[in-house]
Amino acid sequence: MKQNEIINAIRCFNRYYIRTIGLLQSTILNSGYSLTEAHVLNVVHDKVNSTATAINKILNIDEGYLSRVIKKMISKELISKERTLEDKRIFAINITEKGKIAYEKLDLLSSNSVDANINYLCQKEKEELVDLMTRAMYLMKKNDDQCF
Amino acid sequence: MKQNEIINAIRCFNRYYIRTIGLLQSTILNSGYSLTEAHVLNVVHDKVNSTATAINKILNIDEGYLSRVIKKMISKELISKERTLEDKRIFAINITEKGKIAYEKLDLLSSNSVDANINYLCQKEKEELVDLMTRAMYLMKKNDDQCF
DNA sequence: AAAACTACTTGACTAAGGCAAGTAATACTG
DNA sequence: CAGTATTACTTGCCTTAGTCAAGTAGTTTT
Repeated sequence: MKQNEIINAIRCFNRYYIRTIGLLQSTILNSGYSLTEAHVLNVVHDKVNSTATAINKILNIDEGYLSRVIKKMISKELISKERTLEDKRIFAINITEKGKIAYEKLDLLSSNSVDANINYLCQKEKEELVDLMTRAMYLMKKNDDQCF
Repeated sequence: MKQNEIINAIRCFNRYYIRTIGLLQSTILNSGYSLTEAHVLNVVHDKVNSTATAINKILNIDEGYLSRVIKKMISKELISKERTLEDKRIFAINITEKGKIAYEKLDLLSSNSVDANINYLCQKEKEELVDLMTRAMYLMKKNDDQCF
């Protein structure tokens, strides 16, 4: 298989995926949260004492914008921010109780959405799809930085 | 495998993919085009005499917004629009010569980006990744509407 | 001929995102 | 240990993306 064939196949997947997963919209599942906010909430939910820099390593967005997103999410009381004692440049970011509720709500919406959209597949196909994605992700994760 | 395990695995892939592919930014590869514009250009490039409705079936965006994107792209002379004779509500949309050049430029940027980001994989792994994606896409495409 | 539907447009917004400059704390270096 | 560089985050200023609802104009349907 030639390099350009490989690249084209990957790009074909990218295009398809972006379109079907609804990434050309900026709000997610009519939840009232933007795609970016949902991802920040996810990251903060998964890790205690996260930081803006750590979040950005995962999300790869403009740091100025992230700063504002964080500020907005604090004003919505979804997350909290506290200066660390060890290094006063750094703020530890954590999810609040209200944030956890929002997370659960989004989590449910998202699960239902995926659920509805794979119900045309039989059990065996669903499991195959999961295997394909898991393996693809594994390959992509071999790279430290970004993929694609 | 339980349904919730399946859903979680798929959502895990979704999150990872969105973040690594850089979909939390709104411009694509510093090209001067938005992600949406690039997709419209792609669709129009691939099909002669497309229509706004047909484009929207593929991209799933707000139709008012699409109308404006089309208008903007016409003003940039990337595409053209002409009322059809058979049905005067419908406009046939086509790519212009200038649009083809823009397409090629984006195409190259995108290919280079993918190229750079899979170079840590060996040939065998690259081919495996392509196979995984192709098969996953096939499964997803069994659904007529959207997936996920 | 009226009602319903399809294809597309417009107005009026809100908010997303980008770029560059700026502050403050910490780490490095001669 | 003073001076410089770097890290972590913030702010200002702006452009564009994207949403929602109402509106126009053709085309079917009944």
